[in-house]
Amino acid sequence: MKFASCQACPLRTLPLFIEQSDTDLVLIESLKRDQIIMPADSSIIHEGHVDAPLYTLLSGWAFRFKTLSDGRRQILNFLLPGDFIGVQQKMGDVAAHGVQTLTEVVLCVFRRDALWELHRSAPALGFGVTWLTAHEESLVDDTLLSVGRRSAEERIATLLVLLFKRMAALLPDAGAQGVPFPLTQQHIADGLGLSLVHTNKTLRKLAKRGLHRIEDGRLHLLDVKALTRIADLYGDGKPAPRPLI
Amino acid sequence: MKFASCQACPLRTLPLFIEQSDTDLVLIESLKRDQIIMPADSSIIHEGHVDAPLYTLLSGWAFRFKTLSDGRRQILNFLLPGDFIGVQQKMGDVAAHGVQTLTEVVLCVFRRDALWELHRSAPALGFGVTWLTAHEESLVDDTLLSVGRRSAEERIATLLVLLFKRMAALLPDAGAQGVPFPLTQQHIADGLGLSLVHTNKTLRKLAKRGLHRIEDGRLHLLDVKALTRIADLYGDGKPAPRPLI
DNA sequence: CATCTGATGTGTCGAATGACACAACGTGTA
DNA sequence: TACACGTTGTGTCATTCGACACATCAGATG
Repeated sequence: MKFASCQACPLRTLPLFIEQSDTDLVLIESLKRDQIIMPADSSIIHEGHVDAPLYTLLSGWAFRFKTLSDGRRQILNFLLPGDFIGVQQKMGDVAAHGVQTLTEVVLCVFRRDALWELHRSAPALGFGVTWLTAHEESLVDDTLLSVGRRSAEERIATLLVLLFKRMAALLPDAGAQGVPFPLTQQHIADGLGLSLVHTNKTLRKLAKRGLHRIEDGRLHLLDVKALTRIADLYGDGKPAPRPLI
Repeated sequence: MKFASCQACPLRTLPLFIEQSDTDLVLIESLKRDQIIMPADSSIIHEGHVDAPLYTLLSGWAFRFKTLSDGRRQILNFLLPGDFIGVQQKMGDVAAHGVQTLTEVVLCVFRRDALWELHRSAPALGFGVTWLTAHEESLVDDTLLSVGRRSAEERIATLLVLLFKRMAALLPDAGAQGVPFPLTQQHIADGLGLSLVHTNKTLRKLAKRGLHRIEDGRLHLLDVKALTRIADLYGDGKPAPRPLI
């Protein structure tokens, strides 16, 4: 075997992920075609890519995006370890969006027909795929609410809180020392439908008020309560336990 | 039986929908709990609703939305006949968004656990649910691109073209006489992250240029090419054949 | 060491969009 | 009939955010 067994997957030990049966793990492993490392700022799937494979992000950050023909770019959502990549492309169809890395990443590569195979051979995993897809949609829903109806300040507060919580759920110390944060201000701008300049000014305003700090590629939330209030978020924000495929 | 058989479902005869095997149809029918009619402007699922059932929209229009606590509302996407409602809510969880009717609608009602039952008993239908979910996500992706990066004029052109094509695929004459269009300008504004006033002015500008006409609740595209160019859309826009559950 | 590039930080100005105010019209209803 | 209400239409002014210009800084590269 050219890659580590799925049973030994370091992600699976995290409490965030639901335990899978041994037979399901064996199936996943049989559909896994490769495991690859890609550098930061490289393209996993380019817009218009035909029959791209499926991936699971094992480590690192990436994002999905769409562009208009004059270059304007919208980031649709950010991908963290455990996220599944490529379900949106219908079989044999063209990718409607690109996927690009933010950091060096490790990817599990699956055959395109793994999607069908999962449903056919393991209903629980098929259900898991549906769950992950629906979950990702609800992340996009949240962003759409931000971009459509929140002010620049509210959008940024929302992004910081939500990304922080997602990332913290993947760390042993739950973000007590901040969480890794590889986004540039340009990524934040493209994720929130803002200009780079306005993003910079708004970030600085929040930082000057002592609400957050971004430093050495790490994000610290200094006043979660204030940020949560600005963002108009409710609920504990603990990400729900999720399948890992 | 208190409702018509799924085999007799009028939607299934449309070329837009993939044919299902008889055994799959029987399963769907066994999970169907009811068939109900709801009036226009009524709430199918309210934000915060716990354990809402699943629905398939048989006829009429609806939309998914989220609101902020001060009342600002963002419409996430519009629902047309054949759309599946309620996958985003995880089992036993609270609805993260509301669903409301635009017109009188007819709904198939399914038990909440139908989602799992479909995956367990009929992999093809489970796969269909994944497909529908991924497809809806890509609609939200499109809207997010619009709201984040298109001007007001471009957003409206995009919405008109995309909704027209979706609706036309459900009609025998493919929209030669226009398509039903029950949205008010307030709905358009809430779907595109614009104010009502600005929506009105932008719609009028496009109408005055002879690009479209909205009249008696029907939408006519008078210059699809111009609208498509403004929207920066590509592809034939023929909706892909899809499962119906 | 010189230079280049990408990222962040800031000021000024302009443009797109929002807010408010009000009119016109149709429809349902007291 | 009279009235209330929702929807569309339009003018004026205010605000947010975008565009442009430029500075600083760190890291890569020759």
